[in-house]
Amino acid sequence: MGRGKIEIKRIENSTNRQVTYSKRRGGIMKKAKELTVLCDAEVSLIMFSNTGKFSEYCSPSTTTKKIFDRYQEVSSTNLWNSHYEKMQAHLNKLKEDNNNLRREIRQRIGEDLEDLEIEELRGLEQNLDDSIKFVRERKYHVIATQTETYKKKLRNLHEAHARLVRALEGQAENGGYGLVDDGGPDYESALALANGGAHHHSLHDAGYGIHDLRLA
Amino acid sequence: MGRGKIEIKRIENSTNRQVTYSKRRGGIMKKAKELTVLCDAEVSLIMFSNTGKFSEYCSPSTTTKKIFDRYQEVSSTNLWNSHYEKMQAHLNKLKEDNNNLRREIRQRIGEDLEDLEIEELRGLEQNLDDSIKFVRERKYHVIATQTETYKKKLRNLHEAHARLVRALEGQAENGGYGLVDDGGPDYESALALANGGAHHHSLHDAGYGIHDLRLA
DNA sequence: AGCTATTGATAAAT
DNA sequence: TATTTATCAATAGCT
Repeated sequence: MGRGKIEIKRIENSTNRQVTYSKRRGGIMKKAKELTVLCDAEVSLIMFSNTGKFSEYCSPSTTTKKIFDRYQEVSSTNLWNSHYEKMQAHLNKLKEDNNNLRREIRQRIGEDLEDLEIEELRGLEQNLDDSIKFVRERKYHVIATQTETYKKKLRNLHEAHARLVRALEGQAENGGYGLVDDGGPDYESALALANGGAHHHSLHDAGYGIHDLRLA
Repeated sequence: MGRGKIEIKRIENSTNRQVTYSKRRGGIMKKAKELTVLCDAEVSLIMFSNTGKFSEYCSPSTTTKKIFDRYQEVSSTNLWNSHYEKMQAHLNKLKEDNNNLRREIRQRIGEDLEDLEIEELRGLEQNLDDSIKFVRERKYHVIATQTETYKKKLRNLHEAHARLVRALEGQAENGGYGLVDDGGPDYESALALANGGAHHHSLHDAGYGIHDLRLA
């Protein structure tokens, strides 16, 4: 069916192969549609070209998934099992990871230490010691930064205040009502912060209470 | 393509429909085979006649199952999901838990502190401080226990030694070769242990190097 | 299930 | 890539 008969064997010329694929893909799809309509059949047609291009046809009365379900009923090959197993394996791996992570946290919290050898205990102690140094360092850094910010704010406030006072003194018309400098709220909170206040925050509030460590 | 043109619509005559189905089924299968061979494609063709008769073609280079797998990869409609939505949800929850746990560990190690507020940092520091106390307590307990054990062993050894000496003195036949008490290896190791030796054990050796904290 | 007139599909050329 | 056209292939109606 063409300008010449062709042998049914792989078309070596890649361009030609692509062209033929396109044309015949259209043809077979048309055939599938016709079969569906003429004979009231259900058809699923899935094609991948050798370049990986994907096309499908599925009878409008159904879905590819339904066809798959019906397929496995008929062919008695269970298509889902391998997926199920993969998922199971993945699930189990995650669970194990999870348990290990929880155990590590529990040990870092000082629980579940019974099984540790003396060397492991020393390692853990040393590690916690190192960790706390990092946390302190960070804490001091944050405090220093925030303190700087508050200092700047304070300075600005004082300047604004001074300017205001000078302006009022310059006018001095309305009999001079006194402006009392009570330090301002910013000043107080800056001091509290720098002095390490807010120690009343519980671990739980701060998000470092022990997490729910029940096994998943 | 026949003795007369036909409209593409359901063939009402049941016999005729069956016959046409048979003929066209053969035709479309042939087309599928040819497409496979000519264009080096992968094709899956599944058909159910309106009487429920099942037929399939699948390129010999693959299997229907593989085509299904590829199909869902490409079409991004995960067909298995409907079967395993619960499992998927569980999986995702585990993944999230996992990430949270890893993050908590990283923070307990002193990493990933950038997002923490000052209160959280204080909480973490306090928590680490408490934890390290538990670990130290446990360490001292283990050391104490082991030291006790070694002491007992030593005592037993000394007694055995003394008995042996007395027995030898009692015999005193072979001119008396001296038994030198060098303290014994047990004694030395017990001392080392109680003094907190083995500080050369790296964290990694003790299993408290950071775990693989990449996201699962 | 075969046959064959006819329509349909498509290989090669554009 | 789309169209054209000469040819081959599929098949509708019949037996």
